[in-house]
This record gives sequence, C-alpha cells and structure tokens, in this order.
Amino acid sequence: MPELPEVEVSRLGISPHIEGRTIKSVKVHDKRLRWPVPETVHQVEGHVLRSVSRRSKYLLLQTDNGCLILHLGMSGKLRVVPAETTHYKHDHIDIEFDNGQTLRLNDPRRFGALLYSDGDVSGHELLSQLGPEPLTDAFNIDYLFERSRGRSQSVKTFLMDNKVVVGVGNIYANEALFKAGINPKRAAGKISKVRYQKLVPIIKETLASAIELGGTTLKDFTQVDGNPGYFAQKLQVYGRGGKLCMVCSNRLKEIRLGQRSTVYCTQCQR
DNA sequence: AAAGACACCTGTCCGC
DNA sequence: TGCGGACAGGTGTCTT
Repeated sequence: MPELPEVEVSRLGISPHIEGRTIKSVKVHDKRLRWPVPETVHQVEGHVLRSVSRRSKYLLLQTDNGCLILHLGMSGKLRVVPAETTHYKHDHIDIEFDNGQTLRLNDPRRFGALLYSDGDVSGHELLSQLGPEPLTDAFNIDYLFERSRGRSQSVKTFLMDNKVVVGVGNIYANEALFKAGINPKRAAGKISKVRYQKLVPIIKETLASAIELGGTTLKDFTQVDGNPGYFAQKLQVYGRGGKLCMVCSNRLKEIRLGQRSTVYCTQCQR
C-alpha cells in the first residue's frame, strides 16, 4: 500500500472529481474488508460530499450527514471511473456521484476498510489515539526527542509507531534513517538530540518529496489517473538489500526489525 | 506501560 | 510448467 505520500496522492487525485458532488449511491460489491463494511455507509446517500481530507493514512469523506472513513491497507487502490463501468475481481466498493463519476475501491488483500462515523470523526476510536501529522509543526525536534526518552525499542520501530507520528511506513522509515545516517537498530531513547535535529527535517523532506513525485510505485500503486509514482527512482536503500550503497559502495545489509524488512548501510549509518 | 509477536489476505516471485 | 515457500506498502489485538 500506500504509505502517507501514496494516500495523499490518491486524495489529490480523487478530490477534484468528487468534492462538492452529491453521492447518489454507495454500492458494496464485496463487504469483506478488514472489517465487514457496515450498512451505515448508506447514510451518506443523497448528501453532498463536502470535503476529502486525510488524517494519517485514513481518507475522510465528509458529508453533511456523517463521514466515510476509508483506509487502503496494503493493497487498496482508488480510481475514478465513469458510471456503469463493469467491475472486476477485488473491486469492493463503488461510490457513485451525480456527475456520472464513480469512486471505486479495489483491494486484493482486503486489509483496507470502509467505515462510517456520524459524529465528530476526529474522536473516532481509530483516529483519537494517533500522533501528530509529520508535515505539521506539531511534529518537531523537541517533540520527537522527548517522546523518545526512555524507549528501548529500535529507532525505526519507534518512527513507525502511529502513536508517535503517523504516516511513516516501512519505505520512508528506511529512507529517512539512511539519509540521516542513523543505524535503524539503535535504541530510540539513546539517540542524541543533535541527531534528532537532523532526522526530523529529513523525514518531512522525504515525505514531501514523495508526494510531489506522485508517490512510490513498487508493484501496483498508481496514481488515480493510472500513471505510476516516480519516487521509486529516488529510493536509496528500500528494496536494495545486498546491493551497493549509492554513497560509499559498501554492500547494504538487510535485517528484520519488528517483522519488517530493514535495509541499511553499516558504513553510512551508525 | 512497553515491546514484540501474530493475525488478517491475495498475488508475485524465486528456487527446485 | 508446476509447486512450495517466502515475502509484500498496515495496523489492531494479543502475549510477554
């Protein structure tokens, strides 16, 4: 899936087509997602879609009668297609609009979700415990440094903890730690403030750059228009275990941290 | 409370 | 060409 940049690219891709339009229907072809799609998603039918926003990797489709919460899991993809377009394998949801456009969710692995919230969506149980957005001022050096104190877990696992900061998934955690010269195995609580001063802006730049380039296309992520994301060409360590470091030509090491593949350079990252 | 393991799925790729 | 096994962008839940 989509890490934060891919979700944001999806949001930017769909919103011009559907924002301000009235939702004609929500068609559930296959309700088997991470949680069964609830009947309450039909509450939005007949109402105007006021905004498409994002919190963490959740897309929030706010109407004047509640909010749809959409998550893409590992393999979810969104496309905007003309009404009545035939649906195929793993097409789970069609949200049809009054302008003849349909927002279609395809998700082979079914780790994605579509839920409904009728109240203040920020208080929803999936959202209320989340850490700050990485591209806001709430995510800053002092904050991350303080949160890290006393933590024995690896800095990479720490960065990927949604209660610490949202949106830093496996690709960008690997990339940011490489650029910051930090060994991903190092205990988060034992890293100096000077090093967090370097790391925080790098995380922001890495994510922002990935959004600008349309995200990272690995196997199957595409932008809503079907074009690939171009950040894959910028990856320096992710997916390159055993290959040579682009900076020092040392052979990159691949290990597992928190059951996620972790690639780093033992020369450049200490 | 914190850290780690596990589970949920299908598709793809690699070695035999 | 087929088959088994490992692995993949996430994250809630359970166990230590």
